[in-house]
Amino acid sequence: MNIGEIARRAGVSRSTVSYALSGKRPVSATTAQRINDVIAELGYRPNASARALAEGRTRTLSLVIPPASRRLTDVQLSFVAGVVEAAATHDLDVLLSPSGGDHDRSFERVVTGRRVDGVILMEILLDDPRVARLEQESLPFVTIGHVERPGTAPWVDVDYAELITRCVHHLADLGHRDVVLINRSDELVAAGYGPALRSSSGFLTAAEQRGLTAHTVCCADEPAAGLACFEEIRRRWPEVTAAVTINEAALPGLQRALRHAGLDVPRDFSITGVIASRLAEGFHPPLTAADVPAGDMAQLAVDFLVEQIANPGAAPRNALLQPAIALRSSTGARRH
Amino acid sequence: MNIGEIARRAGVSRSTVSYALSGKRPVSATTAQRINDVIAELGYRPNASARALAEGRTRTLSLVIPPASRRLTDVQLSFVAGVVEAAATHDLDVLLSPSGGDHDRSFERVVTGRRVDGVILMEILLDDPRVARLEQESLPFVTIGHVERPGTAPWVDVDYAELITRCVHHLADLGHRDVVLINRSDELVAAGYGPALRSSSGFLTAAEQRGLTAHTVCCADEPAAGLACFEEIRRRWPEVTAAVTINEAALPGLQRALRHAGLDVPRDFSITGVIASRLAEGFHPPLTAADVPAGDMAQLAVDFLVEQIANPGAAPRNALLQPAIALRSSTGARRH
DNA sequence: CGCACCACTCGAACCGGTTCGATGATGGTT
DNA sequence: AACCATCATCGAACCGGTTCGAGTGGTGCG
Repeated sequence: MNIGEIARRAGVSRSTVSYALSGKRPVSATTAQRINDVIAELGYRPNASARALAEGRTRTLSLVIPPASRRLTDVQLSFVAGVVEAAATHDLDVLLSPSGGDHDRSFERVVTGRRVDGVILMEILLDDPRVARLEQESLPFVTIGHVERPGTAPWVDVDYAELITRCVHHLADLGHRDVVLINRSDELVAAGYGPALRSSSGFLTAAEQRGLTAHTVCCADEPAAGLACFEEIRRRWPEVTAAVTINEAALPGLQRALRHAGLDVPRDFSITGVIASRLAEGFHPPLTAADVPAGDMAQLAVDFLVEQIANPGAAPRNALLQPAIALRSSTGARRH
Repeated sequence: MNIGEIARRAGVSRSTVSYALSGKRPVSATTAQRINDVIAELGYRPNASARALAEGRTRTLSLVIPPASRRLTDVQLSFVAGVVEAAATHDLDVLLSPSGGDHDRSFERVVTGRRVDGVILMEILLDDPRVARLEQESLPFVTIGHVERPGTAPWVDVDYAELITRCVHHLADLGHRDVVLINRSDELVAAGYGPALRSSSGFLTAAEQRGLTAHTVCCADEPAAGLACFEEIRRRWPEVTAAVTINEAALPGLQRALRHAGLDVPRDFSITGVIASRLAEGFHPPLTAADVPAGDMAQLAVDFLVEQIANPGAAPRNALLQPAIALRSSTGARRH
């Protein structure tokens, strides 16, 4: 069922059908009625490829995700869900493209074949090669997370440095003197993953400012690593009474390690950090933590991108979110 | 950079460039070289929409997921990841389309606009309206899960009835006499969600066969519900000594409830079921369970679909997987 | 009555590829 | 030298939409 067939049956030209559907030029009420009848009868819907070719836009966004093999964290998942949802409000479809590892074929295909109108990058590195690639291709894009020197593209991020700083002050206020940061994995830090680096520097700066003794450890994104990591902390720095973390995947292991060590939270040990609210509430006891507002961020990212696509000349917008720390039950005064 | 520009600079016709790229007709070595040079210099890649229009296929699959608002379970996520991965091996892109609730605009857009070559449906109901819709549109599709009366489409599924039956036998062999099935949510059962219904009937049949007293409960897909659900079980049927479950999302709550009740697994209580291996291993102690081989299923689903697209006349293939129960440490003999 | 204007419709060109039939050059046979 | 097969290439048509400029007929107004 193509537009020519509709036109023939309605006894009009193809262009008239097109105008009747788009409303870009007036069409008499009677012909419009006739066309609509035929369309309703035959169940016509314009061919997306043909329309994309003619209009020069695909009404599709690409969401670039980390390679599927590495399991996505809770926050990442919320981004994906949020982006799909937000795109739907603009009547846009979402193409899922893994990147990194040997999956860059998908990324290249999407970028270079004009397959999408814009790209959403997540898991951004401080100096990310994909950003350069997209700029070179002059394809609109937005990043969730921001590069070291943001340039032409809009971005949305959580202010990790600030939030971690607040966590440290919170712990200092409760009397803690020896604290540790449980960061994301070694590899991510080495690769220049922004949140990990910004958290680390924010943590150390704030601790120094409050005169605390501070340690940082990297921890792979899985429960087993969280367990091992906490045992190492107990061994190396037994005086530590509170931890700050941005590593969601390690939480179950951390919880097991605490129980194993016979430590009660928050009586014997305090925990806080930046964590998806879903996980923070699932912890036992519920975590006092800054929730990453993934849904809001996704919506903002899509909005910024749509804006940039509509008006490529405009100055790129950005947002650095500072969600409040939700006081739950995982932090308490240091015991003497 | 379009094919005409390449042709002009290489001093050949557009068709020659096309043949040089596709290899569908011979091109002399010298002109091929010239064309390749020009392409390398200008970085040309064919426009995906134009190609799709001309070829009549989009090299894209649609993956229909439950509405993004409902959080995806671990198994569902593994499907998504697996499908993306499997599609990449065929050089296909994946369009993510939420369906259900008020998100059916996306589904309709994709189905009816010839936006994709095929569709992968997950979270299939026993009598699913989307299946009828796709059959009517004669768009190739595959289902993960199978409808009551599979017809024209290939499918892949786990044999829930059989696996649950094996779980019951396993528990009966260990001496348990009173068992309970912790199913998925009320709503899913009411909607006619296959795995929930097949698990339930398999469970009851097997229990009767072995002379066990069997109860079943529905439980929403979240930790809090798991906790409440287990407390209800203890209250209503304190004699129950073992549970079978297919509800992954409830596991953390279940675990908390067990600890809260002072029950040791497997000494005081046994747990088994059908669970993603990732979660089964993350449980404490690791769960004896049938792992849903989500990656394999996704790969099979994509392969079947690709086959069906290439050869629409062929009989649809299908696979009913029966992964072995992995013996871990969550089941033990009933104590007297 | 004639003219300008408006509302509506049509045909043709275009988007950027693929594919088919035709054509010209080349070389080998008889 | 005439002929035919083969190979490489070209031009044109097509996929199914959108968009632009150019009619066409009817109306209001001077």
